[in-house]
Amino acid sequence: MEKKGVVKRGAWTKEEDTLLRICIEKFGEGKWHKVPIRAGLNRCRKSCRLRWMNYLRPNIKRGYFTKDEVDLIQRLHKLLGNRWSLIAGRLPGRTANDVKNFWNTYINGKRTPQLGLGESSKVKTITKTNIIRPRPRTFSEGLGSSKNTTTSNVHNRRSKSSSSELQITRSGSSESLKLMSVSPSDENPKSNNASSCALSPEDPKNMNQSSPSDEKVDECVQWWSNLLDITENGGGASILFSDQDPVSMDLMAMPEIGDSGSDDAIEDGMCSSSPDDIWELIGPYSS
DNA sequence: AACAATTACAACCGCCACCAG
DNA sequence: GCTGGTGGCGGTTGTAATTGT
Repeated sequence: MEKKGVVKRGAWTKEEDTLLRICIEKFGEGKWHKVPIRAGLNRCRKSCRLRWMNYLRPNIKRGYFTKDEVDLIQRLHKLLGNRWSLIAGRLPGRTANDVKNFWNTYINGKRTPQLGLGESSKVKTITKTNIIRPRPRTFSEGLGSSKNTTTSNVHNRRSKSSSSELQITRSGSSESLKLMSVSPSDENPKSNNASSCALSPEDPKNMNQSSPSDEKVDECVQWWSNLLDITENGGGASILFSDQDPVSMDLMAMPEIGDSGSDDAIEDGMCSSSPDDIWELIGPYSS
């Protein structure tokens, strides 16, 4: 617990931002209890972390949410509830605080969101022409095991789960919705958005199949596009689960899915879900 | 111009889970 | 197994900026 009345509170100054940024660049993220001392800031660890995570971190996307982002937020919220970090982990450049604020302002508040349009919004708009059919992958071995990775021991942990990825693939007439460990934050593939991903699609170790360099397409775009695709088109689907992925566990715990699949199927890491189930889970977008 | 109401979002707070000792 | 330290989360509040009257 921080010592109230000792540390500075309130809005951050530019000087404080600079000190914090320099500190993080020098020592890296983490060890937040040491950050105030290292940076020479009279702030508590939580305040430093929050400032970095929500404001100073590179590749933070600001400005209006695009329609696609709003769409995805609505779907993921339906799927995950108020688990903003999970939702934000699937929105490149957006923070949990951003998503939470947006939701509370526009969705709960029933206001009309201001959507980013074109260049002025500085937000990439994903169109159907960007769709690249993803290859199925499995969520299996190779998950991080250290304390600070985002994959282990996360069954019931609310946090540390943004590394998991939900991917919908289609094969013939059937579709599968996979949970995998990739980073959706590919607006800038070189970004050090490490807090949201322990595994990266750029890392061959993390992929069960090789990927030619010219096929290093934007995984985020793939995922987005296919999520939009499935929700627009419906169709039969199966859901693959991983017992190491928190979202998988959450989904397995959801009666909508659990009821539609047998226990054996769940134990096998896969259960079938009817088109209506998927539609119910992800939901059609209604603007 | 002045004031009130509303909006947007940064920041704080309390809580929980994990880990090391 | 217990405890303290830590990281991280969601809920809530505070407040500057904007809009309306």
